[in-house]
Amino acid sequence: MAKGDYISMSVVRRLPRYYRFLYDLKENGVTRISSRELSQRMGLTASQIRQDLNCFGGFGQQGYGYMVEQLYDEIGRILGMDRLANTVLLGAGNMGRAIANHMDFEHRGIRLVGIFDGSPELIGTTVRGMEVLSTDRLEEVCNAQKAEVAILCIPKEAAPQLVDRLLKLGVRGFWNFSHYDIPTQETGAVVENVHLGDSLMTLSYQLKKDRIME
Amino acid sequence: MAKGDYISMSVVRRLPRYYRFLYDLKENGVTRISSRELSQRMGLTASQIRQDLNCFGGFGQQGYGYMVEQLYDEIGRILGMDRLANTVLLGAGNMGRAIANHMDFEHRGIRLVGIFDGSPELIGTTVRGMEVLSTDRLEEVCNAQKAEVAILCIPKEAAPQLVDRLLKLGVRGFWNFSHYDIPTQETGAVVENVHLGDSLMTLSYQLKKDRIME
DNA sequence: TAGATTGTTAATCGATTAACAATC
DNA sequence: TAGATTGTTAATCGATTAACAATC
Repeated sequence: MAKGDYISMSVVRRLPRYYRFLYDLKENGVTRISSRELSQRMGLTASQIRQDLNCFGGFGQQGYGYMVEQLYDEIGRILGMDRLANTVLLGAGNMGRAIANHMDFEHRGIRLVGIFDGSPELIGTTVRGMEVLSTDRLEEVCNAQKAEVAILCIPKEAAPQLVDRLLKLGVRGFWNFSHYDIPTQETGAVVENVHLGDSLMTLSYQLKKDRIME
Repeated sequence: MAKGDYISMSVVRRLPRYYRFLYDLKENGVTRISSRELSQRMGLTASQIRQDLNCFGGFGQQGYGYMVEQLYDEIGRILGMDRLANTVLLGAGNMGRAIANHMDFEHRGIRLVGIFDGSPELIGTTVRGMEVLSTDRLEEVCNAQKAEVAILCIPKEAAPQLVDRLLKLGVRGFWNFSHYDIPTQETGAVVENVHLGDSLMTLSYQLKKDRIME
């Protein structure tokens, strides 16, 4: 890293996308790219790319462009991909199991150390090679593994009590698929909400608008 | 609706959240709410709420506030919840099955009319009470059902060819869990991307920052 | 050197917040 | 009527785009 350290959330949310594009370029043997060419591939302005990349210390080369691999590594570091946060997954229903099986956690800075559920039918089953444990054992496992992050794939009603327990156990990051609003101000928790229903409604709005306008 | 019809995307993305809060208020028997009280519950400024709600014709009452149910209904209409878009789901792997089972489609403007997969092990299995069909039958079903929307829970590599077929079939909306960038400019398609990996990396960034700064 | 492309400053655009007159 | 709260305009803030001098 380097530079005047504050990076706005608008920029941060674009970083994973840069990271993906740079990965593909790297895979295709491209070693060097200009902001102009990247902008065309990504559908952004070259100006925005230069502005963004400059937040963490310009290491493009004037007259030349950016080194793909170097840039990829740097963005990975900025996003924290150079370490793994021990993480528990709460809820082994449809969504919890899908997330457990589907995500490439190790390349997203996450190490899964426990999967929990409250329902007797699910406890003892195996998901992604791990035994689903009773939520009764949350304290035991979080303490033993020093869990930092929790993924919440649980119903809204179950959330307040579990979040409270997790916060007491020192969990500071939440990847939240539930519709419960996790308090951040008082707790210092870092929360990333995934509201799939909201996303779908936004699509519906755009469809409707599209139908009316054109 | 009413008013000077253009609503910015920043506002639109807040509407589903208003919708959820208003639903809860309604459920709790609250009939009337002021922008100030709603702002406190939602963690926004009252000014922003008034500004947002005003985009589609002020029907609060000065000195009184907003009628919860009326506002709920209106936002629902704006989001297009008063109709259902016939929708096909492509990919019956972990994520596809979880989405099929987990989402409350009917309350998000979506009617699921077909689930497809390419792999012989999944074809013929039952998901959410529907038979998983071979993607060979995509044309047949989309035509018969006049599908408008497709949900993509497929690998990146499979996407270009399938998206192309869907566009030819008149599908205009895409809820995209794949990492394929669906072309919008040329096709007029409406796309809502869900990049779960990006979301997780953003969480990782915030955790890291949190660790450094405080 | 000449050409290309960055880093960075300035200009523009859009979104949020503040303020207050209108009015229920 | 007096008090409350909206609708709406103006002020501020932040993000994006444009421009260009620095430099590889």
